[in-house]
Amino acid sequence: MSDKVRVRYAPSPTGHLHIGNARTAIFNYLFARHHGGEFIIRIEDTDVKRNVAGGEESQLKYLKWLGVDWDESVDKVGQYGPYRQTERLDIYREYWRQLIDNGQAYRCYCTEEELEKEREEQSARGETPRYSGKCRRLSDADRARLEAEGRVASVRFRVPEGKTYAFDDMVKGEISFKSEEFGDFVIVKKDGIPTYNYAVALDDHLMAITHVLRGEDHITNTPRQLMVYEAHGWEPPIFGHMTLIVNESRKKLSKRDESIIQFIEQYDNLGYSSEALFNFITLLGWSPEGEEEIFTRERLIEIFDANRLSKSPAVFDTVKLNWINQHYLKGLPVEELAKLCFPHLKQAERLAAEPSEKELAWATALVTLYRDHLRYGAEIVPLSDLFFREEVVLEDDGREVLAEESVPAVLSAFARQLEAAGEANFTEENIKAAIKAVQKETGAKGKGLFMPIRVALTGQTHGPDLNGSIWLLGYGRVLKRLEDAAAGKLA
RNA sequence: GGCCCGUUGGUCAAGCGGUUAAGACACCUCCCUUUCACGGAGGUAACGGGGGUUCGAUUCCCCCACGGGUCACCA
Repeated sequence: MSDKVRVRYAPSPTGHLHIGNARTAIFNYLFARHHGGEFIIRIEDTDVKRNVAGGEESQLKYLKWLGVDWDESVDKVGQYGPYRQTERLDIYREYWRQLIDNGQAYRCYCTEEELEKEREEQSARGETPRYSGKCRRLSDADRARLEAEGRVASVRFRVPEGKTYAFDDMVKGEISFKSEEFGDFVIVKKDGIPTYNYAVALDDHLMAITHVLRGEDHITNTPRQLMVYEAHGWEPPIFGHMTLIVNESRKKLSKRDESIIQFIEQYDNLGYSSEALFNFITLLGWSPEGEEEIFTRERLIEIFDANRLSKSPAVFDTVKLNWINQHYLKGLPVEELAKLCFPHLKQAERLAAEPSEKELAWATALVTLYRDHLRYGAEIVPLSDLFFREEVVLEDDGREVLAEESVPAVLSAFARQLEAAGEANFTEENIKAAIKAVQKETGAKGKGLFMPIRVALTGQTHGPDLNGSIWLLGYGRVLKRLEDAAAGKLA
């Protein structure tokens, strides 16, 4: 490839970073980095009404969170700026005026109501709704009259007749459309701002974009953009249309769909690892060559191959995401894992907002105890529930365990051992030793030894490491529960 | 409805004319473990249908079915 690869991610600042957009951004990023090219972020804010305050910042913030960086954008101005489309209106104007001057575009005075009516009539007749071309041949006099009526013009592109627009899609292969399928489309709205299809083509050319990697929902936009390139005498970039991410019903992820968590911010808030999410997103509609699935960002840059982009849509599988995330969490130093968990403990009021050293140590031990169980940070709260309940909730199989004849002896022996050691010596080491001593004293061992203790203290027959759990429960609580259980007071 | 795209186990997917049709997640079994989890070893499970082309089709072509996308002065 002689030209340097330049690709872009072009979000509209209409909301937070969505999982589908994040994937588009990530694949463009990987493609650029793999080829030693440049990655640009351009803000497509031409729909002024839909722009959301803070949308742009949020998009960039979470892209950064994911570990994506870029070479040019609103915050990193290069030689192709500005990078916000509404700041490029003067640039666009020159081009669309050219198109009007040479007859490749024309002013249209139709009102929204008129167009709506036209579309309805076409649909009623079973036709594909398409602009009729009513304003194609307006004379100067017609225009003067219409404008005198107070009508404001939009600008429409004059779609050539009898042409085929074909392109070799990077993922789908040859795709072609006949120009008859398209009505003259608006390139400049009444508010003077170009539409997406025009601005995008102009900017991709002006910013020297070599490859346009985007979602499959843009396939039918491509011929329109090809027409724009042609009208201006430009060489189009190479297009690649990635499959959509779909929900369990195999529908395109709609932003209102609540069956799946869709915004990157939410994953951050739930205590997901950004590396894990990056890794997971990468596996959505793309697959590496070997059998590995866990990759660092650097490794992905190395192995990313756009030829391996999938042709069929990918269902977003939360279960697999959780598996990957759990895998990453296991590899994290405890302090890092704690950072993902603590906010949730605090929110649940199980950890002070400004914890003391002792509280911090306790909470860290809690996180350590659940290290291998956690799929994401927020899970620490439901998982560790038993440490925050005053009363032991006895489960049915636990009841059976406590019904054993030898149980009271074991429990009271354990309590005596702990008391003999004293609260000051209440450490995991000594707890372990105490249990050993109980074994000697009562002759109970294995399940017969550990199960009664576990059930008496937690109410459950399963749970995290016992010694750690006992320590976390704390001296006082442990003794109280042992007494209650030994006395058969557990309901 | 027109146009475009797609269809390998429950899910993600490898495959690119000849394979016992990978692998991962999930599920099940066993091992490990004082329990659960982790880890380890196994197991169940797939080429939408019909025609061609070919000595031979999951793979190439056509038709059908199904699914999706798109038909805005939204991007």
